[in-house]
Amino acid sequence: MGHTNWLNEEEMNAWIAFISAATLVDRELDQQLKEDMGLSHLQYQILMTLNRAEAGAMRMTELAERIINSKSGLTYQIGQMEKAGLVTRRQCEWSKSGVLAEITPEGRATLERAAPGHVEAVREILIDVLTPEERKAVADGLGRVRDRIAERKQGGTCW
Amino acid sequence: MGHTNWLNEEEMNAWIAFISAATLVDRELDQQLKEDMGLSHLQYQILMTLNRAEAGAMRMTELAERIINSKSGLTYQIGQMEKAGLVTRRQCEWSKSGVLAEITPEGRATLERAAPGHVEAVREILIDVLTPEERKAVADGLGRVRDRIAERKQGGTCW
DNA sequence: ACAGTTGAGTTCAAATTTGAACAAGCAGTT
DNA sequence: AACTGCTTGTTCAAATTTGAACTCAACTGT
Repeated sequence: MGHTNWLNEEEMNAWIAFISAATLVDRELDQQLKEDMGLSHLQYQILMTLNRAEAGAMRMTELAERIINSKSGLTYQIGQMEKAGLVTRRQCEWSKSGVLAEITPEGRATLERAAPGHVEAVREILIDVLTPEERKAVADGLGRVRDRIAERKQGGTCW
Repeated sequence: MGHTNWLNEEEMNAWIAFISAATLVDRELDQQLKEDMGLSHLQYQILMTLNRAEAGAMRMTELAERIINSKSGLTYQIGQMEKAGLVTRRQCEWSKSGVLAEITPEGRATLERAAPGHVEAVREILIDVLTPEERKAVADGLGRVRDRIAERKQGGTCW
């Protein structure tokens, strides 16, 4: 091979729209959450994920993968949130090397207070701006994109 | 007002797919660029933007807005890239307080060397994973999302 | 039981990002 | 010219993120 298969205009539009919307949406939500509740978007996602998890607890690594953050980054954030009383660390019962992050009652309360404003912002910024068809395309297409990237990190069909 | 209009499943799918794809894609591209060329995605975008700009130069503020980065963050990055010889700083002719960032020949050369691999990655990770219809939906829908957010920072119909 | 590997979390220093405070320049008024 | 208010870009300290090195625990095969 050799010659690059450049993006045509149609593809370029999709690319540019995606990348800039991604950055802007994230930034916007981060600000909304920080102003309203003093939470970063990352922290909100952590609370959210733990809250849904069974028993409100989850292994560090699994959490890191889910939230998409490096392991050390998660260690740091959980440390911060622990100081703030939103989560606790607890040893994993069946594995002495494992650590469970668990959401505290205060964490749940904070989440409940933050959720309405957050959801409203998500609607205003993204969801309600898309038509139902676009939403479906986003869910399907970007869902596939997500899965493909997640896969390649796994079985790593590295050729 | 009062009761929160929660996301239904269809909306939630779109939201989750969007946010995780956004994070993953960005991370993936960042790594590809860093491995191949020692550039961060941000730096690539800066080079790209300057390269397209007239005379290969642009005001700091405009560049920051375009790339979506805080002003101080841009100052830092341009500093790094200046050290690396990829860009230069030059005073704006008509405004003594203005500064122009300008891409150097070496910057252009770097960009040219980086582009093929980057485009290929963008295809593999995002573009080629989407159907043409999905690409159109992404371009239109997320384009609208981007514009709305950009607008609100402007005229700020803050009610 | 014992080396050899792999996996889970943490630690640490370095790189980056953020936001507030600042120094200057520009424009409009008086 | 002096005064006021905005815009530019930088500086600085604090917060966060990253990646590599490290510590233990768990698993493998002998």
